Amino acid sequence: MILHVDMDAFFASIEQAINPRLKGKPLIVGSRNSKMHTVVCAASYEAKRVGIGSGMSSAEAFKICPNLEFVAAEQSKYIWTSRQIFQLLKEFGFEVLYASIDEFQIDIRDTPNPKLLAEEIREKIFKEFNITASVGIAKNWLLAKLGSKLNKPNGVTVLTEGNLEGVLERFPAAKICGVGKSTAEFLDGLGVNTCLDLYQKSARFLEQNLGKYGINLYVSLHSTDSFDSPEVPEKPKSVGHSYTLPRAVLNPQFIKAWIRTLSEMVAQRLRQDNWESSTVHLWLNGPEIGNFGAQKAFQQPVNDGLEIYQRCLKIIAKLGPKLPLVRAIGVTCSGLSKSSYLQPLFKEQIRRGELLKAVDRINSRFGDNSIYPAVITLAR
DNA sequence: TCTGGGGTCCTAGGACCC
DNA sequence: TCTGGGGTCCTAGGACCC
Repeated sequence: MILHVDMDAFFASIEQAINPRLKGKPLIVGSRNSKMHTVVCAASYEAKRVGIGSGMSSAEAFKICPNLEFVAAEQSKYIWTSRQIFQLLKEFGFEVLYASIDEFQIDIRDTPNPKLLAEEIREKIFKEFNITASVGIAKNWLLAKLGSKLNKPNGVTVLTEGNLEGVLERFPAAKICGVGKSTAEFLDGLGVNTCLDLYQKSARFLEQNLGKYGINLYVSLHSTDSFDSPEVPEKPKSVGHSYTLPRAVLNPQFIKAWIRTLSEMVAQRLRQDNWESSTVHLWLNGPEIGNFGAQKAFQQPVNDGLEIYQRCLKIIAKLGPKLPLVRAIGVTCSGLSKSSYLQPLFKEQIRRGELLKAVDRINSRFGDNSIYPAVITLAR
């Protein structure tokens, strides 16, 4: 059996636990600090009750509920809490998997009373952090995760051989993790509407209609292996940052300054964990070009913001000599490897490496952006 | 005033090598 | 002169998740 823990309105609940004034009030956590120009990252249950949900634009949320409380997301708080919860769960003595910032999976074997265990876990989390969690229990991680969503907030769902089909029948297939909008529409056309319909389809049917994804889906739905779950990635595949401007902009100096800024942010994170990257992806969005994304692989892996920026400029050259109107910009690095400890050959490279180390030290001691390349001040 | 930002996995076509 | 087949890497883009 797998026990899946899913925190209720995680970010919003943490903010309410920290600040009692926010308790019992409709609250949204925005992904950035401009009340009207962001989207809902998390909504408290008081806000959810009036129809506000994650992904909604904050402007829309305020239209529904003008006296909404607003807090800008502060990732470090949530990461810290998440780690504490992970430690707490390990104390129960089972193998625990970190599934995402607000989800955990526990291999509870053949624990005689899983429901009781679920209550103990929820109680302990509440006692320690003053926030609630919902739990799903089933024979595999996908069904357990589904279960955790069926009785939210602050609930437990146990899916057994006895009640499984009866429960699956009551929910649309899109409830299942991995079945998004387009897959759900496609399945609808095949007469597969409920979770039960999907559950009862053969591996062959799913493969024929959904390809490789169909096989994975079948295996995940029916498996009884302990953790047949997405393995915890031991290393990231990519590191990126993006930024949406308040409005579309034509000024090339400004756009380039933002590309440089994002390149520096990515590079700093790469250096922090000793990665370097061989492939740079640049993404631009604008009214004329829609989404333009291009990537390029290079021989030499790097983690210097200036170098990443210069590689971005090579990619941008594909768009011709003039830059288009730009609304959003993204820089992502992939093809990650541990940076080598070989001493560079040229004096210039050694000096550059020393410079970056010094910059990183200053920023970690005095705070991010204590020191940065002057050119990025043009991005304002 | 009007939709963020961080990711993963998969597919399919082209280039290139043996 | 015409023709197979296997494999890898790169690139663009779609779908999905939190």
